[in-house]
Amino acid sequence: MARRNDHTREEIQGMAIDATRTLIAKEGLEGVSARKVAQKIGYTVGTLYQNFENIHELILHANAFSLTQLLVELEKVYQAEPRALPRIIRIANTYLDFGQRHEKQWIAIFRHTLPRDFIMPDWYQARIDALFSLIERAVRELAPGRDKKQIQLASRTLWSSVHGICILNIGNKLYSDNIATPQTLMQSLVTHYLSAWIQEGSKA
Amino acid sequence: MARRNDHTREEIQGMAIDATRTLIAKEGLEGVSARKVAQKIGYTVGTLYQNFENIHELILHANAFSLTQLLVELEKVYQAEPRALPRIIRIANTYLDFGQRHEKQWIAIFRHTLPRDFIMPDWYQARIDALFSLIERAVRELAPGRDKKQIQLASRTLWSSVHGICILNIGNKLYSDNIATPQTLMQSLVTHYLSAWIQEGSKA
DNA sequence: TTGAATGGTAAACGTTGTTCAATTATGCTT
DNA sequence: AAGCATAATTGAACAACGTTTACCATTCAA
Repeated sequence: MARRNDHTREEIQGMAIDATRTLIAKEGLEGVSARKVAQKIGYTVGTLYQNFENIHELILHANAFSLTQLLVELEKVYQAEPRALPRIIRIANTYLDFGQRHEKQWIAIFRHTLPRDFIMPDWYQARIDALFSLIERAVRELAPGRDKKQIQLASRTLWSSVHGICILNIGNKLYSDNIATPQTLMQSLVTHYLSAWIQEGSKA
Repeated sequence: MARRNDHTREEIQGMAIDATRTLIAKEGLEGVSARKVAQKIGYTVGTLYQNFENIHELILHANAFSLTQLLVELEKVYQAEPRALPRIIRIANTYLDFGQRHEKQWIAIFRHTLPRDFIMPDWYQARIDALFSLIERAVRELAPGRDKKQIQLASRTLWSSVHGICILNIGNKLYSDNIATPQTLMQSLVTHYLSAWIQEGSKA
């Protein structure tokens, strides 16, 4: 079944995703183009388009890789810290830190917009869900008494906020007057929000 | 000085910005192109490029318009509500609501990325600053005793978080299981964060 | 009524995503 | 071994993009 360079369909796809990843890491999302990827793996655009529906699917695969990396890091932190509150704080900081360490990849994940008719693949949505469910787990063990709805509300609120800090941190250095580092903001957010949320729960 | 259609330089610029705004409102940021804008105002691309450095400057002007609209709304809410805490809550909700009512424009503001060498114009940065300073004002009057650094930290933390909820609200309907509406998240964030923050201040 | 300056155009360049007819290489069958 | 069917691969083409520039035309100053 193999041809020319003895590359399986799967191998070509893997090579293309790798090439896309390095392109993103070096030049950012804007640096990715079908022709560049094709040239990097020693094929032409035509071949690329027999292995991927379009350029968005390719980028989505590269982004899914980054998301998996992030998930692995967060899961590790989760395992390493048994105490519920420090755990969430560390997870939030790791999230922020990941965005800083892999800035280009991070931006690629959240700035990449797919066309209106593009249906997000299951395997991609699964990563997003895994992320949110990790947070939900962490929040649940922080306040085991709360019912599912409350846990969901708190974890989504918290994580949207954490995400907001990460977003505004990147690119725009809104915090250029050095005192208010993103880490400080993160600390302020998580401790204040959660302390009030826990306190509210102990009243009931 | 006027030519062909008796349009001043300023008039052409205004027309182009208007055309860009309606394009964004109708088709989103991706629907904007130099040729489309030019055609809409009855000129050619060449003329457009004599009035704007590049397409980014044009989009920036359109986005600045939206930002001003937003600012006006927020300022109105600020004036209408004298009580410090309800004021912040209403401002946050208005922020969220604006994003929902003008989704395309909102996305255009925050998804538009300018090239690496592009220096953000002062008149644009001024809008961003005005936004943050409005929040800072509101937070300051919530806790007049705090020093400037603490106010800055809290207002930036709060607003990054508010922004995060708005961001995750748009496009991706992460909250499709209806119970956790963005309004609920917003309420949860602002009340919990601020109550803990105020409490912390009253201790000192 | 000239000459200079400016407004405006149209065509061109290089890039993008995407498609597709033509070609080439392979595996299977005879 | 020869030929055929099938699949992989190519390269050219298309439309649209941002941007530049040589050129034309209109106006103002002299």
